[in-house]
Amino acid sequence: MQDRCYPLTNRKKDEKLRDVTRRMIMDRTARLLVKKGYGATSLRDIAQACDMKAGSLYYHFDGKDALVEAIMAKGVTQVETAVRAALEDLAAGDPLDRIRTAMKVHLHTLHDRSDYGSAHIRCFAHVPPEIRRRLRDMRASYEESWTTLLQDARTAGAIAAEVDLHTLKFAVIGMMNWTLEWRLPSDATPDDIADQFFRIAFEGARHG
Amino acid sequence: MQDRCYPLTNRKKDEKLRDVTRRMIMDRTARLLVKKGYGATSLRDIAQACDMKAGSLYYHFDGKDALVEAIMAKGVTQVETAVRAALEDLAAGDPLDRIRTAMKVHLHTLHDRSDYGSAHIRCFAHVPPEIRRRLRDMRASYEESWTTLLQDARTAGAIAAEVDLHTLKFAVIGMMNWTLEWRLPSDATPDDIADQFFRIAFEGARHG
DNA sequence: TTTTATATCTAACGATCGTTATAAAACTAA
DNA sequence: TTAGTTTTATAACGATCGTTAGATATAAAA
Repeated sequence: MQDRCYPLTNRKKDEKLRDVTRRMIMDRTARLLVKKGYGATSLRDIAQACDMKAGSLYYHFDGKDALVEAIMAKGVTQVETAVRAALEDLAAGDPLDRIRTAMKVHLHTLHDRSDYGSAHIRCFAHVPPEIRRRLRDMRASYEESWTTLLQDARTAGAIAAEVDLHTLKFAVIGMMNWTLEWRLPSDATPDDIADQFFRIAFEGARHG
Repeated sequence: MQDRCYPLTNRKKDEKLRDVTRRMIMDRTARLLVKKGYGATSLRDIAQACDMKAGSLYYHFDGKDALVEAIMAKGVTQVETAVRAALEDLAAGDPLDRIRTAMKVHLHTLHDRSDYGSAHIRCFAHVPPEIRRRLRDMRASYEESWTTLLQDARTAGAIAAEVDLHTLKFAVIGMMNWTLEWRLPSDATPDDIADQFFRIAFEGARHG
């Protein structure tokens, strides 16, 4: 048997060894997906990164597509869960504060939590159609949180009438997700970037 | 010999038949790259879309990577050329007007001109490293146009002091490029979206 | 028409792909 | 230890990949 230091070190209590290995495979596959993309990431690449052989992966997953879908689905739920949890703590807060918080959590989860979110964004367009369809539904569910956020802000009179909420939603999500294409300045935290993005999108780059 | 209606219909004067075929191959390959990604687009897929056989493509291109790089490079130059040309016509104009125009041209070229820009954006992260490095240099050259645009606006006092220009640049480019992930509402033109994006990023969603 | 240049096809090469059936190893519990 | 369960390795399958060399067909020039 091979190296098992990974499963044993960061193991949560009551977590079966089987699940730990599953997560290890997903972690390392996600990194490969971010780096090389869906089509160019082979099961043999994945197996090597996991100190295993390709055939052994089938004990944990039904195949490449099932593995990839599990990772990409987790990418959405991670972000969605984190954002919803943060918003519950601000249930009665100022609508714009809630938006700023959501931006911080979204960016933080994307950059510092794992590679699942990045893998999702990077590979979404090129994954098999059936998988893409299911993932699209998950995305839509998450984006509804943003629709609600922005509608609340409008109701509170915090968003100008001429601004289309649908466009604003995609602008905000777009600028955040595009940060994956950056070489992030080493001194800039996701929090700093979120503050700047909020400043730009809601106060406007123009006003002093 | 197969169908030649494509080359003969939209043929520019003084353009060699050889170049017309090259462009036809690039056009159809770009569409495949957008749809399936770099790794999953095979030379046999490409050949079929061109009514050819895979081996025949080597008469026009040195191989898959050379073909893909030509397409992705053209994706940058198309946008860069269009934006620079539009800005020359506004050489002495208001800095914010110049920015709004650049946004319109960028979005229009991306959505209505061809699939080259989309192919670039979709495949950039997953293309072989040497190609990616060269493309990154071309990107950097184009992004300098935006740095200049924003600096001019700041010099004119049109951008608040607390807004970091580097972050603003990526926010604007990010929200524009992310529109490729949209299902564009059939009634919204790139011009409309650019106006909304400008409104959001520079006036702020908040102000009436 | 004959000759030359241009463009495509054919057929195969070795490599690698996702996947599978089966054997072997490692762990657990008695 | 032994017996049973869980996990991984082995080795191969057919399919497809990018690529190449050489034959074939089309177009242009003589």
